[in-house]
Amino acid sequence: MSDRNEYKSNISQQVSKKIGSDIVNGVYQVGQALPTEAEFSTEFNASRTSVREAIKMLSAKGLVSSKPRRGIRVMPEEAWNIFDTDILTWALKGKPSFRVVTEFFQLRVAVEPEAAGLAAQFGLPEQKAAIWDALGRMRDTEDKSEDAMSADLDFHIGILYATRNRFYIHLKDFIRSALNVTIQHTTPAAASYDEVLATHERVVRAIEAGDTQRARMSMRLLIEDAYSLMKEPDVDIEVTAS
Amino acid sequence: MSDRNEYKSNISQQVSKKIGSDIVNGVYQVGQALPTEAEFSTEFNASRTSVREAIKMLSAKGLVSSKPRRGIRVMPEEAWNIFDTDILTWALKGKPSFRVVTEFFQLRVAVEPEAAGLAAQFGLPEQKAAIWDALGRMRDTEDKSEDAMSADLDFHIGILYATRNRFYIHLKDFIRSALNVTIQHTTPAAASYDEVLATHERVVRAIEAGDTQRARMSMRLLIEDAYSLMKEPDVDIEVTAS
DNA sequence: ATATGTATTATTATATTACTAAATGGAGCA
DNA sequence: TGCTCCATTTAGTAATATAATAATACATAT
Repeated sequence: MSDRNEYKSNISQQVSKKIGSDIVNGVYQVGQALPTEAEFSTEFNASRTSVREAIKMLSAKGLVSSKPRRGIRVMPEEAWNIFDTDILTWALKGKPSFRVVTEFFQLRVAVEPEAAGLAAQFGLPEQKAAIWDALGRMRDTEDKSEDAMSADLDFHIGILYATRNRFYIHLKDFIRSALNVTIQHTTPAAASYDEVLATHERVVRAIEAGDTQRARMSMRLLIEDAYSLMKEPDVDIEVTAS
Repeated sequence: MSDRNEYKSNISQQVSKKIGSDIVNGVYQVGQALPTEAEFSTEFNASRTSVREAIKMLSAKGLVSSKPRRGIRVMPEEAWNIFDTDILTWALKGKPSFRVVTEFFQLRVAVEPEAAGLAAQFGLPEQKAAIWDALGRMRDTEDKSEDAMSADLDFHIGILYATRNRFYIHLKDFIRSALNVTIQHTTPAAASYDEVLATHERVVRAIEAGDTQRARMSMRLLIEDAYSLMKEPDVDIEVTAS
């Protein structure tokens, strides 16, 4: 402490982010007592108050609980607010297991087809246009490029917005993480990009036409296709965090 | 301050809960500047530090952001971590609009049928038994009673657990809120309870049999039935919070 | 004159320190 | 076994200093 030459803004957020990602990425075991407030304080050379604020933020996300004499403990995973924007982001730092990828797909296959159906029913013209636009940008970019990835994301998120249902819209962070995770597990050039584009186009066409049923079906196919391209868990070495 | 005769544990959590529910229930408008730290401090007669911790918790949930000179502001709804356990609970205090009820159903109809399908595929015997048990308790209770409600909830949550997918499991808070909200909008005795029980039984049977397809279908019917019993938005007076 | 850029200032959150109180787990003892 | 006491660690308060920001006033240039 007392190294006050430069101002570091939002110390509590920085600390929260650091500890939070460590927890999410398994650096600390569930149930384990973390370092005490005082220890964190010296580790990050921040005041204890800042550390406390950081811990409060993590407890608001269900990651930790703290009690006198018991210390700060990692909560069981079930208590984590797993759809929290930050938690989903932090989780991207680690390499996901095949199990996690499967879990993502299992939820996507529930949510996204229905989202496409709702988009077909309730989507506003400009929202549908945004989906078309994203598809256009997918066409204009190289497969597996940064831009293609971003356009793909916009495509899926655009559909969520077109549902005009706030729960679906909020799942955009989930979808973002799902796509990121997927990328890391797809064998390069597993499918022809043209095929992928065609599949996506079928979805937009159905939405455009207001055909709920077809929108659902084509989206379901899209996702099942993507899942089938996943790397099998060849060995899938579970990198256990030391 | 200085009223230290009795100890109130977890002040920051209490304050956070109070301000949080006010925000969620529309007492403070989005974008509006809340009272300052100092003002909250006197309002709740807590120290400014405690208030700060409370605010940090709310900002961790995406409800507020705070900056020097700008004060504490309510974030746009889109930023709220709407699947957060606390936010969902706090939201139950207010009377939901028909729109919200619809939004709940639109997501339920995506998630729960797929969940039933996964439960049929992957559910462990004891997990399936728990679902049966919940159904049994539904049978033993009066329609619309407290216990029936609780058994119904256990039924749906039991299915989530049987998916053995952590994302689905975490949606239990969402489902809990959805069911609560639904109750408030169903006309009493709209359908025969026997019919409801039969619909539920069809779902468990399919899960028990490991019949993915039938599990999905029967759950979809269950939810669509429930939705059809909703009160039409007769007038649906939007009670604007004063 | 109007627009644009630059200080000044007041306000409000941010951060630190030091101290007190309460809760808890465990050790020691009857 | 159950009770008491103790040490530890979080919970809470208070006082103070610092940094970020919005608004205002002022100056400059076009």
